[in-house]
Amino acid sequence: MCLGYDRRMFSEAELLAVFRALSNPARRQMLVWLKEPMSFPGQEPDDVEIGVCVTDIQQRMGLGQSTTSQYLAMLRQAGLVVATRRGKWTYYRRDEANIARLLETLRDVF
Amino acid sequence: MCLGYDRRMFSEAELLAVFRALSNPARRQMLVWLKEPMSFPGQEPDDVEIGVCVTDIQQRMGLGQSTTSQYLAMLRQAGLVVATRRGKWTYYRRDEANIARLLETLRDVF
DNA sequence: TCGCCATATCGCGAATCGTCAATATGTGCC
DNA sequence: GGCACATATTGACGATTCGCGATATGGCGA
Repeated sequence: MCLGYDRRMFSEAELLAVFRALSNPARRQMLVWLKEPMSFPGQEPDDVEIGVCVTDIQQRMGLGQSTTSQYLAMLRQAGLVVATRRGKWTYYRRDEANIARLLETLRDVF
Repeated sequence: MCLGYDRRMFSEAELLAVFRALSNPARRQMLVWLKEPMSFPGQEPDDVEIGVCVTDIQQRMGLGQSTTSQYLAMLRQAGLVVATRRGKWTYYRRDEANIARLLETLRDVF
């Protein structure tokens, strides 16, 4: 396959969501830490592909459970992470393709 | 000369200022419009190098004078534009070298 | 069905943002 | 000095964000 990824640029509304999401140090930290799922305490090697669950992220961030959940939802709405429900856990991982597309948009626009 | 530009990465505090500055559509629009100084009504060809004055930016943005001045100050503190006082006017232009350095940091960090 | 656990959503007060009008500062001209 | 103009700073106020605890939802096992 290897179709080559989507080259559409981010819309104004999408850029707004992205910059708002990243204008908070805790949310930026989440995104950076998610580059290395195995660096989270309690992370199982089998789950690396699917991501890290909310509780593990919360533990490492030192934020409340509701705050962690909300911040992850913001990152998801900004298209920076994707969520996968498996059983009673929700795993979050970076959306690498979309992040790459974002960086291209930034280079074109700014 | 051609020394090659500074490759230091943006600090956490600098990134915070950048993302906060860019999380507002009006400030992003300013930065984009400043790529083409001659596109501002009233812009003189002789001033292209030094930038665009606050009043011309304000006219085009349709914002209040104080708001325009504040937003430009935020962009300057974020290292995205530089200000030059000449006579009673203050000219703003993009800091292209620093913006390029920012984009490199973003590629490294995210 | 009843709990239990993981996550999401709601509601709150404190802090910050968005934007303006009013005022202050600085600069050139007479 | 004194005025006019360009810009910066301040004060105000509604809107939004930050982060929390409380509560609701959903999935699993007994």
